[in-house]
Amino acid sequence: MRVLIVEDDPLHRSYLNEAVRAALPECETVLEADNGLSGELQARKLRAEHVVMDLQMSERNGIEAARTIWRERPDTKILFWSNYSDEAYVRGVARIVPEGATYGYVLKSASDERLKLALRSVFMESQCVIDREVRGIQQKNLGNAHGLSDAEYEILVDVALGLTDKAIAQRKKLSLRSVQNRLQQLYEKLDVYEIPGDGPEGWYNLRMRAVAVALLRKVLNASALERAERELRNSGGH
Amino acid sequence: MRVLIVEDDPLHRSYLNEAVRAALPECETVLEADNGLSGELQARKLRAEHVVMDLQMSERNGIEAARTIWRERPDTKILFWSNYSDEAYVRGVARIVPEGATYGYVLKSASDERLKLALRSVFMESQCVIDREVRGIQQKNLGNAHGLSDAEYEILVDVALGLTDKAIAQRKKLSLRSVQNRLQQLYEKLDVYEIPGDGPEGWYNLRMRAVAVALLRKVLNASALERAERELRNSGGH
DNA sequence: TCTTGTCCTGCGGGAACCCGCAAATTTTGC
DNA sequence: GCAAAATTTGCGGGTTCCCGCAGGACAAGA
Repeated sequence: MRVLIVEDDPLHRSYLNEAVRAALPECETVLEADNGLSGELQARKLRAEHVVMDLQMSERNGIEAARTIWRERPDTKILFWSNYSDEAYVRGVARIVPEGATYGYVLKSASDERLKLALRSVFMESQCVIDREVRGIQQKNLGNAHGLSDAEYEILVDVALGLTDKAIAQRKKLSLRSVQNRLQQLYEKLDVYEIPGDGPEGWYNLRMRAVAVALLRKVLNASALERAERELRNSGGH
Repeated sequence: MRVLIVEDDPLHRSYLNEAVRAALPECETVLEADNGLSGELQARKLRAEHVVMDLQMSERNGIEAARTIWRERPDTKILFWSNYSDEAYVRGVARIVPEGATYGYVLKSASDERLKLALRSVFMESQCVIDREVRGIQQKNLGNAHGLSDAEYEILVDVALGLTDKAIAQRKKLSLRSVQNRLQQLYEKLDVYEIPGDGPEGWYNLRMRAVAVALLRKVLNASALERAERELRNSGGH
């Protein structure tokens, strides 16, 4: 059994290394990569079936690396180990998990015990282990009281990239008006109309405000934007 | 001599602790705080004159903590120790450094040697030590080829918060047209007109696109937005 | 003093945005 | 198969944004 660790922070990497050795005595080799890109390459070259992956790395972030790894070997077991439980990350991971794949998501703030337990559960028992906090965020979005639907989230991303309504309509193959409808739903769900402080109604540019609120609530974050921007450029702009 | 470490990651905190003890044998006590708020409190209570400060912490980030510490004791020596050299951070730090204060800015990716050297230089020699990479970003903004002026940056932040042109005009005590002028400068400097891919001119909502580009280039980041949002709410919205 | 440069300001218009209303269409549940 | 519910689409208008043009205010320099 071999485990690949993908993590850019040296301290965290060596901590992980130790944790893996302690939790999985049956593990022969522990490999390391210090960014997403080299993580992909190593996983491919060494046929690693067990990966511990940090999110947010330079070069290529954990979500993208995981996606290509899973594309090549959907049965790879991946344990995500992240500082934050931003909705954007949670959503990003959920989007790329293949049918029936086993994975885990634990926060760096978790205790040693939790980490080791997760390592054993995911790698040995093929059991998914999602941190309680992360799980909470997942739930909130399905029980769509305030959470955004996928459709709404996609529109949000397009808006955040700076596309016009017309451009979005074309990308999404919708009429102009439909895009605007979805935008209005978005505005409601993000409480864009709630005005901090006083002043007349017209203090906010709604489309911009929606994105600001999404960023403040971590529904969106920089790495989600980067991903979307890259996709946009690849798809040639239309 | 006492040193206060403000850092939320336990691994990094203990690493720092060791580094401080190694670099500064004359140091009697090393204190620790695990978020910005308790950092402020400890600094006040213990009259720490030497602080190592992480940026981006929950509760209160390093820049805000440093500001209140410096407000109370402008001669405090602060060494910022950060993962990133986002322009937003660099600018945020520069904005709060008091006249003649001594501080440092080193990246977490720096070697042990660099860190220890910086510790000695800042705390013992009262000499400012700014990481080469960070310095580069500072320069770029003064030699205003592409860098944003402070005026432009402020407008950018207001736009990113979602304020309308009119609201910004009122906040900044300018005419509507002046705000729009500044916006146009912003659009130029951020290359908002450069279109990835093909398509007619009108693919982008310029105001939104400008913010997107700023985020992608790290001219803005989430914590800068949070700060601005808090200021906005405190100032009652006008 | 007279340029020259930079910044602020007002005017005007074309484009984009925001959204109420109502009809057409698709999806859902039974 | 049908009715209810949700989604999509078009129309029309009020508002905001984007920006070219041009006239003023103020400072620096010949």
